[in-house]
Amino acid sequence: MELITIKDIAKALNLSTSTVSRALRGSYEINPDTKKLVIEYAEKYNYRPNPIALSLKENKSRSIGVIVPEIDNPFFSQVINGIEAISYNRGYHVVIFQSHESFERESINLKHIASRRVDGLLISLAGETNDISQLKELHEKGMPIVLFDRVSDEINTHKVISDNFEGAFTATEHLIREGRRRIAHITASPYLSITKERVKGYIAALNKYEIPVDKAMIKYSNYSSENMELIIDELLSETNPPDGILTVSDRLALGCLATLKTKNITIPEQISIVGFTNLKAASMLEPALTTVVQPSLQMGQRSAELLLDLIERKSSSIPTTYQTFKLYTELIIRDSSIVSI
Amino acid sequence: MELITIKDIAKALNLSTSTVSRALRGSYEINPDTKKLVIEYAEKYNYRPNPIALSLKENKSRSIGVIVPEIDNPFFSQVINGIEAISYNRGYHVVIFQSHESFERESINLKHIASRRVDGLLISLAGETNDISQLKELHEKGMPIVLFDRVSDEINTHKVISDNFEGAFTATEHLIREGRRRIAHITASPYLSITKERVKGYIAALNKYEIPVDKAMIKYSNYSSENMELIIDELLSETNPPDGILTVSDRLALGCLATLKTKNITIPEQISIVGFTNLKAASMLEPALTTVVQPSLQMGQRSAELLLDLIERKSSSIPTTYQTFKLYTELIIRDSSIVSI
DNA sequence: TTGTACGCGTTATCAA
DNA sequence: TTGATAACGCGTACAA
Repeated sequence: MELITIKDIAKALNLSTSTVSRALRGSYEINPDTKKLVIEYAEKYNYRPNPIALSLKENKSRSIGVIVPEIDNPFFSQVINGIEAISYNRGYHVVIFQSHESFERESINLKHIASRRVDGLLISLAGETNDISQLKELHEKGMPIVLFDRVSDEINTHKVISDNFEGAFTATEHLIREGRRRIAHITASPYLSITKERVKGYIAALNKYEIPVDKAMIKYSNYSSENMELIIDELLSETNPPDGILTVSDRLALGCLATLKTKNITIPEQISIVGFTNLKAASMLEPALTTVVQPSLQMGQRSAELLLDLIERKSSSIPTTYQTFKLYTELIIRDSSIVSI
Repeated sequence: MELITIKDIAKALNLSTSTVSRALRGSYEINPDTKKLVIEYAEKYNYRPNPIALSLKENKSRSIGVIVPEIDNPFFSQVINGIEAISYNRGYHVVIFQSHESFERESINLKHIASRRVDGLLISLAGETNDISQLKELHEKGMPIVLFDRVSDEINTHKVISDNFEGAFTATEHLIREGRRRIAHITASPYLSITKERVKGYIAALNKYEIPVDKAMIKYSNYSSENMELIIDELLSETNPPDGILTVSDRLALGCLATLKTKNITIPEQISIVGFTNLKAASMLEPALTTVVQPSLQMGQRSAELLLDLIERKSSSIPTTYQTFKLYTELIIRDSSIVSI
């Protein structure tokens, strides 16, 4: 990559580097002829300013870091899609990090990011993460941060989430209106904000219809099929087994469906399922899977916009009031033969 | 992000920046006491070397660029997962770009990358791309490049692909052994290497069983459902409609299944389908979908390893022989009640 | 209108 | 053992 520098141009044209710089930068005080000369030479030899030199000079990289639990997860890859779209339009690069749901790995990623190189950070917390002091510290040191989806009350910055309470409430209510009375809830790590909100929504719906809440019906699962099998076995061996299940995330919903199929449980006759998911294709294939679709693309777009605003506002030091933006989920009922709300 | 610099340490400790640098870097000629002093101060104030300054100095960024058609595509997000895993372990950052299957967008991304800031490039070509002169130019200027999945004969560098010929051959053969004789092939952009190889494999399988090849049975599709509907209509309105379909990619396979369902075509009774896919969860749900699973994670890992080797070898200027690495696909037959091979 | 000098943070070279 | 200086590429304040 032997690229030409401003110095090369200056030497070739017998000018000073500053004159070349001015000519390229379109500054005012410059002889039109000189300017033309420089620009033509630059074009001819395909001059590109070295972004790293600029970064060093301006102390900003025009790139943002994104930490997600897993890239290879339809929800997050859609979010990243949205982030990339906005960032691209505003001239920023996107640097990807994965926490793999691990607190330690997230912590290492934060350390990398702390040594700057990115102008801001978008993060969705790992399932293991129970302590966000490192993130707070980074924020207090001045790093613009926006949290999305899996957020924390303990940090005061912009947050973009979907309405998990409402989503879980509506989904549970849908099951109840279908006639289900014994509804299980299989969800993710109990540390996560999304989990807490969804459990609240689930319980609120049960309360509304005066259905007793049974803790044994609430299961926290990781994404392994062994764990799902264990959970399903536990649920089915209850004296009073469930007739409906509310799952969250593509993996849990699909894993649950697949496990039930291997056990020859018919859906929705024996058990009805609602899942939070973004795998529209998959839900097309499985008519029994009513889904709560999350606004993943918008979440990425909104988060990126907010972060870039923060980054660019920072220089003009306008004080910012942090807000939490809640995006709406959408309940899509696949099997209209059963019920509709 | 007011981080401490080497200069700050020097000032605070009444030393020169070079001494501090040496102490931190663990160089030899240094007084143990001074060294200890510096290191302790650095730790206390959480000193981190500025990676951008290092990049400028060493003229390398320790980051690699990745251009994919769409992040939000299970195949590519899995590839990126593999890339990220390897890069992380070897101390490189991953910067993501999307071409959205557009030649123009790919071209703009290449321009960004050409102005260095990344030490190497991993790319899977856009569906529209028919001219890779820009990529070749970049490569000739010294940028280490590895192509994966959607490659081109016109450029001489490492390539990592899956065995698309074999995959399509085996899949087609599977349909033939199931008793299908009129097999359609719905595939992606005709420009793509993967498309060409798959069509070859499909034709080779038909030839082996002396089944005539009918061009009307080969359809090039984009990912829109309108286009899929059109194609299915065309196929079904043939005097001799297909009794089997070979699709490629998750979207085409799922789109095809969904469209057939809306037309009340039963699967596999009326039409049997084989799809290249990575949506294992989705294929779990649809027993009729026999799939050719592509080694996406390995593809990402292998590509990243090769690229990083190229980057690090470059400095020692060992001549490199470029190779094409072919990874094996795996045929997974979901509906064992029909046939097995 | 153009050139000189400096600084961004770091390391390597050379002198002390 | 340590310090001063140059260099990476760029932009800009200041001098000419």
